[in-house]
Parts: sequence; structure tokens; C-alpha cells
Amino acid sequence: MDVVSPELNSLLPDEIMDTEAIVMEDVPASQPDGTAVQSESGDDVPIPMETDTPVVSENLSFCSDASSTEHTQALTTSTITDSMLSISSESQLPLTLSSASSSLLTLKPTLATSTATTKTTDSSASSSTQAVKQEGQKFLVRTIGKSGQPIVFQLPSTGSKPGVGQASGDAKSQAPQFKVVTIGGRTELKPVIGSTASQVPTPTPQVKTVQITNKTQVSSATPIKFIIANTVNSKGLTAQRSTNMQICENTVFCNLYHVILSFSLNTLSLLSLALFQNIKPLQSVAVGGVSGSQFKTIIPLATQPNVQQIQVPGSRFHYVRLVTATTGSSTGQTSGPSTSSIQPAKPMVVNTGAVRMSVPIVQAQTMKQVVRKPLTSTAQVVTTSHPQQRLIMPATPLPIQPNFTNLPPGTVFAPAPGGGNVGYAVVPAQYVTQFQQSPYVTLASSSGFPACSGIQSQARLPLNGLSTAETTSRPRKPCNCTKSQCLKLYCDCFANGEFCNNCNCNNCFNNLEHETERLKAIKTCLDRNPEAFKPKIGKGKDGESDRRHSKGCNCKRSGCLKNYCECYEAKIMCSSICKCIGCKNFEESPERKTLMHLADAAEVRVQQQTAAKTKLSSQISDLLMRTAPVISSGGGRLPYTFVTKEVLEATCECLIEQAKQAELSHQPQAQAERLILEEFGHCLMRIISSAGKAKTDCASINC
DNA sequence: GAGTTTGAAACT
DNA sequence: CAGTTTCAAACTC
Ligand SMILES: [Zn+2]
Ligand SMILES: [Zn+2]
Ligand SMILES: [Zn+2]
Ligand SMILES: [Zn+2]
Ligand SMILES: [Zn+2]
Ligand SMILES: [Zn+2]
Repeated sequence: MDVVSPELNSLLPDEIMDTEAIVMEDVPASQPDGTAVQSESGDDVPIPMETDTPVVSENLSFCSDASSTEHTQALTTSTITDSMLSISSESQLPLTLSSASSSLLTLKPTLATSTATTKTTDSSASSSTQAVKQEGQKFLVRTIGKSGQPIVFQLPSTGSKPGVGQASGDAKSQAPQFKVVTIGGRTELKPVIGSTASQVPTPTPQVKTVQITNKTQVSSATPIKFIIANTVNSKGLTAQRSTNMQICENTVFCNLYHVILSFSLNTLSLLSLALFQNIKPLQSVAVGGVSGSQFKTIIPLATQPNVQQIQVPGSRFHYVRLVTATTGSSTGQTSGPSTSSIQPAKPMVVNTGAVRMSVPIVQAQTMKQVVRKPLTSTAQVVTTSHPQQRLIMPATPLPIQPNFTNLPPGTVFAPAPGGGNVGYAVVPAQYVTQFQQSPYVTLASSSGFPACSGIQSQARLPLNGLSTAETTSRPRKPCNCTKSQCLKLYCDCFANGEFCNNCNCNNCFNNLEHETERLKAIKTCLDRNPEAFKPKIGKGKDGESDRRHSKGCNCKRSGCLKNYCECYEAKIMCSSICKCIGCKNFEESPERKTLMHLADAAEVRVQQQTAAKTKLSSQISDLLMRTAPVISSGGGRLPYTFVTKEVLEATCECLIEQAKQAELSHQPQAQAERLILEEFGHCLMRIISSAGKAKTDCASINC
């Protein structure tokens, strides 16, 4: 039984579904039965984000569980304040991991190159091991780490963390000059950004009094004094947002409860009975939807037998695969990432002859330094002067020369083995996810280098301003490009550094088959705007307070209260850098408040309805439990047994909820009545289903 | 679903 | 840099 139908969820616009904790906090009081409110805020583990100070890093320790034939690997993550990434592979399974930390990642071990023979006997293994060619073939893997030693990636300690205290690019960091800007009804101070030379964080003025001229359309030419207190948070306003939903007190529906209660039990029961006679006995409807798993979050941790990616719950990053292979010493049959059913259960102090790794291009804090740590001749950690991203890649010059720190998020350069002519595949974030099934040959042929080269597991940066849930769970909305070949920033897939997948685009070049063109397009975009693939929305640490659009919007007609506006779309308010006209997307905007109220209301409505349905279901199931013996003992009066006071009340709640909803959406009365009746039908069906289930159960017991 | 509106991206 | 065109998504009916 669907307690919460999928349709229900889709009823709401996104912004409602992603309501922030503030909204949620208001809710429980209005929950009719105290049903737990699902709130994402609770389990919001600090995740290293692309922004700001690398306050938190992750300690990942990976230990491939050799005893499992399924190749599942234990992954433990814990959040600590200092960063240490240790990897120990006890078998030659391909390990997948990455550090989602924002700290500089330093590879200590030295490199070696080795060959290994792999043997994949298991289809699932081969599908997940793109680095490995077909059965029995030799391949080269670049190795990191001395054989026989666990590889430890030591991240710099907190003390040496660069960029701590660096301002997040907010205007606050600028010298506190302001110019007066008046936009629509909003008078605003826009910081005058004179020269970009100084990025030195300027102490934030706590209170600044500026005299500006209000030249709003309201015609007031009176000078106003503005007190600008940067630290003032107007959360109070938000908190005031009422979620009181007792809005329909005064209508006909308010009497519904009594009306329905006045339904005699018999009437209801008769109605039920009539329907009950017709139901198929095997209509196996799960009674008591609460017992189902619809409220559980199923964490897809290591869902696939062969770990290619590890998805750490709560983390938006996919994790990078380390492919371990044997060194030359363990010649031949040490089985590499093979699936030979005999797993060496002994601790093999990392036979990590070969490790290839890539690191999610997370946004690190500003590090105005170039760190070049040549580990070997073939690989190094490169941290460019661009503060935000880093890659591990070969030292060989790139065939294309964009500032590779600005490549599309998740892009990984996969070095081809053998040094010399190194080819690169620029693979977007979702490559592994999107194309895990596709034959690896495709990549090899299209990118023109040996097939063994690719390890492209990669993380994806959070989408611009979108929530974690959206980023990680919700699949990207398919694009519909027709003219851009999905190689312009018009295409959201391309703009997010992803391949098109399940899109509706025509003439799409945003795929592996057109890697060349794609590369070229990426280069073009970067030439035009080096920041083209960086997230546009900075991510504030404390909720949304310092999130802002990097460029600001430029809206003219939407009032910045429609999804046309990038700020609004990202659920942030317009800021001083926006160049919008007639903006209504600022804190005190009454329009914005109205909108939020509506959103809140809708949110609460849905939750109440959900709660009501849950309650009904649980009561039915409860009833089922309690009355099962009675039924089996031979009573033929099922409907009477089931329509009890509790069920009746729960039904009423559902109906009232429906009534409220109808009224709130201003349905005409006839329509409202129809909706309520339909809901009543649904309720009845639930009751009947329960009864039917009970009956069949009893029947089967009796047989 | 077709048609319109919108503002970012691309282009000049 | 500004003005214009192109584009795909958001929105409306
Ligand atoms: Zn597209
Ligand atoms: Zn697409
Ligand atoms: Zn496409
Ligand atoms: Zn806007
Ligand atoms: Zn804006
Ligand atoms: Zn605006």
C-alpha cells in the first residue's frame, strides 16, 4: 500500500521539497499525531565542500575484505579535524576511494611501473574494472607506493592548512566602499570593487553607517540612514514564518469531521461490505505501510559486488578507485583485481604494486601557491595557482592547454601507461556512473590511447547551488538541446561536466563517441571563461547565509522570483553583485515572503496528509493484528470488525486533510467535494484491502 | 503538447 | 566592453 504515493511527492515544486531546516522546525507542533518529520538537517554530517576553509577532512581507511567473495570492501569514514588518508589493500582487488577532503593531498610513496596479468573470471568483475582489459591480457599500471608498504596519503596538518581565514570571495572581503544602487524598490549598497589586485581580507566593519539617497520609485527623495551591521542575521524574520495551517476553520469543510462522524458505523460498514464482496482475495496489499521501508534511507554503500565506486552516505562525492595490481614480483597469478574465488585472507601488507588514483576535484581553499611535488617522473600532485582545484596527473604537458584547474568538475586525466606519448582522456564526473556498462573499448578507441589507461572514477562537484540530495540521488534532468550539440554551456549536462545520458537531445556530441569535439568545446569554453565550469554558487558553511551567486543574476522581468533567475533557482537571495531590475528576491521582500509562506504551507499540507495516511495505515495494520484471531475464529462480519472507531477517525483525518487542501488550492466546492469523496474511496480501499488481506491470511491459515 | 517568455551564453 | 542573437529552460495556456 502506498502510504506516500510518488505522485504526492511530485506535487510539490522543488523548492518546497528542499525546504530548509527552518521550515522543518516549525512543523512538528502541527503534526497531528507527532509523526516523525523527515528532516535532512539532522544528519547533515559536515562534509568537506568545495569551498572555504578545509576545516574538516576525512579519514578514510580502506581495507579490502579478502574473505568476501563478493569483493565488498569495508569502508569506514569518520570525520576528524586533521586529515589522514590511509589505504591498505589486503588483496589485489580494485579499491575505490577518494578523499573528499579539501586539503592538499600529498602522495608520499614513490612510483614504480609494473606489469601484471589479470584474469577476470567473473563478468561482474570485468564490467567494473575498466582499467583492466579483457581476460588474460597484460596491462600496465602506473604504481604509486612501494611494494609491501601501505600507502599513506598524508594530508597536511591543520596547522599548515593554507588559506584558512581566507574570505570566501564575498564582498565582505573587499574594502568597505559602497556605492549606492537602487534597484526597483530595493535600495542597496553595492560594494565598489575597484581593483582586483587586493584580495587581502579586510576586517569586516561591524557597523557602518552610510548615508545614501533613496531614489526608489516610491518617489521619496529623502535621504535615509542605513545602519549596516554585517553580523546581523535576519533569521528572526524567517523564524516568524508561520506554518499554522488552521486556515480553513470557517468553511463548510470544518464541519466535515462531525458529518463524517455522524455517519453511523453501520453505514460505513455496509458501504465497505458492498465493496468488500468484490475484491479479489489475493489482492495482496501490504497492510500497514509503516512497516515498509519507505521511510528508511537505503544507503547504497558498496552495492555493487565489485567496488568501483564507494558511495559514502552523506557524502556527495563518489569515491575514487584505486586499482591495485600486483608487482612484478608477484608474477602472474596473484590475481590482481581478479575474482578468483579463493581470496587471500592473510594480510598482505599491500601488494600494492600498482595504484592509480584520481582525486575528486574538490574546491580547496585558496592556496596561492604552486605546489609541485615531483614524486616520480610520471606523476605528481599538481596544485596550481588556481585555488580551487587540484588534480593528480602526469607531469607531461597536456595536449590541450587550458588551465586544467578549471576543467569541468570531475574531469580526470587518465594517463596512458608507458610514458612517452601520453594521451589523456578527459572524462567528466559521471563517467563511471554513466558508462559503467559501456564497453571500455569505446573510450580507448575514441580517445586514441591504449585501452588499459583509464581510471576515471570521479567525483562530481555539487551542482550549482543544488542540494546534496539533488546532487547525489536525483538523476540529472535530461537536457533537450537541439542546436548546441550539447557542447555549449547552454546544455546543462555539458555545463556540469557530465556526459549526456538519457537525455532527449538531438545531435548530441556530449558523449564518448565525440570526445575530440567535446575536448575542443571544453577548451573553447575555458578560453572564453576560465571559470566556466566552476560552480556558480558558493557554498556557505552555515546553511545558506553566505551562499551567493558568483556572478549574480541579470534579471529584468522575472522579479527574481521565478526559476528564470539563477539566484532564485539556487534558492538564494539576490546579492549586491546581482544586476537585476525590479528584484523581489531579497530578505525583506514581501513578495518573497509570500512565496515562502505558500511553500511552507504546501510543505506542511503534504506532511499532514502523509501523517494522516500513515496513521490510517498503521491503525489498520494494528487492527489487523488485534482482530486476526477473531476473524480466524470464524466471524464473517469482517467490515464490522475493521471499521472501528480508530479507523474511522483516521479516515476522517484523511478527509479533512483533503478538504483543507482543496480549499487552499481554491477549488470550487463541487470539485472539493469530489476530491474528498475520492479520498474517502481511497480510505475505504485501504480498509478493504486490509480486510481482504486478513481474510486470505486466515483462509490460508485455516487450510 | 504547443506557444511564449526569459535570461544566460554566444556572438559581433 | 556593449549590443545583438541564439539557445534551452521555465513558464503559460
Ligand atoms: Zn544537452
Ligand atoms: Zn544532456
Ligand atoms: Zn546531449
Ligand atoms: Zn535574478
Ligand atoms: Zn540575483
Ligand atoms: Zn534579483
